[in-house]
Amino acid sequence: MNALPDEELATRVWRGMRGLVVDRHERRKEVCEALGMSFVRVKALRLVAAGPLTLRRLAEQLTTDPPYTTVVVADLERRGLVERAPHPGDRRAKIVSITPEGVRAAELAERILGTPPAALLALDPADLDALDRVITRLLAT
Amino acid sequence: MNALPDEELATRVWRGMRGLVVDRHERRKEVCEALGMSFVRVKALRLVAAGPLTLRRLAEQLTTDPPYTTVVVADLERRGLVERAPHPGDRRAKIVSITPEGVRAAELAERILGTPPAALLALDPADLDALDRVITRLLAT
DNA sequence: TTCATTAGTTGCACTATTACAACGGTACGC
DNA sequence: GCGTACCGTTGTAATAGTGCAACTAATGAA
Repeated sequence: MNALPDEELATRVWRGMRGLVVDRHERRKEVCEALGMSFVRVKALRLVAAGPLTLRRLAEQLTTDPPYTTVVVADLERRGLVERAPHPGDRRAKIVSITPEGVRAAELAERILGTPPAALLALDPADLDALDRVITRLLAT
Repeated sequence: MNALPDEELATRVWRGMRGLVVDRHERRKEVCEALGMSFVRVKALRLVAAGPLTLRRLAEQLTTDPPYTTVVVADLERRGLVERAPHPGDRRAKIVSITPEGVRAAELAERILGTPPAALLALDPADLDALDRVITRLLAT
């Protein structure tokens, strides 16, 4: 309950990061337009691109239910970006994996989403380095 | 075209920040559930809470078209969270402003969205300080 | 005044999202 | 083998988001 200075500072930092990423440099629409699909599909595509996974696991990562995940995957499959294969060890399950064309689409998405804003590029090298060090540490958690 | 080390570093930092904010600690669902409304409405509410603005301007900030903005504002008004008043200088325009109840709802949203993740709270004070310094600089741009 | 422009609104159409029920096929403990 | 639990799918339905056309009211320039 006691708002220690550190907690306040962390809050300020968090809101700042959120402001930069979400409020100022949201690229959802851009990437959706570029790939010609809704954002859930982009998200699913990127998850599959990161490595094959079962449909249920994909549903969890998308925080949607299995039925809708089926719809999304079916759509991506129709586009030739992913494919479904039976799970070797469990014939109930299916493995969703990326196709070569899917890799290209996912790379495009990454390129759009991953391009740093001008302010970051213009940052003092020392600051950028400090940022990199701390962010890396945070991600390691 | 030439990928300077700094540009690569900026890209890595940006992707890291995005990963933290968007991929790991997305709070959209949480805040939508808490306020009982869709995310566009939350976004609109927060924008109005930041200061009264014309409906057109709100539409721009939401990156939606005026018709849908009307729908969203009408819904927020029905909930008693915002109100529409004629623009003093331009009788075509309307000013959307927050109500006391809207302020409370917006504060709840801010509290949910603005709560830093555990990893950030657990960060070394020196790192947190460095982060704060650079983020602040970035936001000043 | 006239006319093009702008702000907001209403209505319509279409797609996307989300949840829920139910089903067939499979796995696994008993 | 049996029953239970699980995986993916289909179907249904409700809500949300998006774009477009058309309309009213008001502005402002020629």
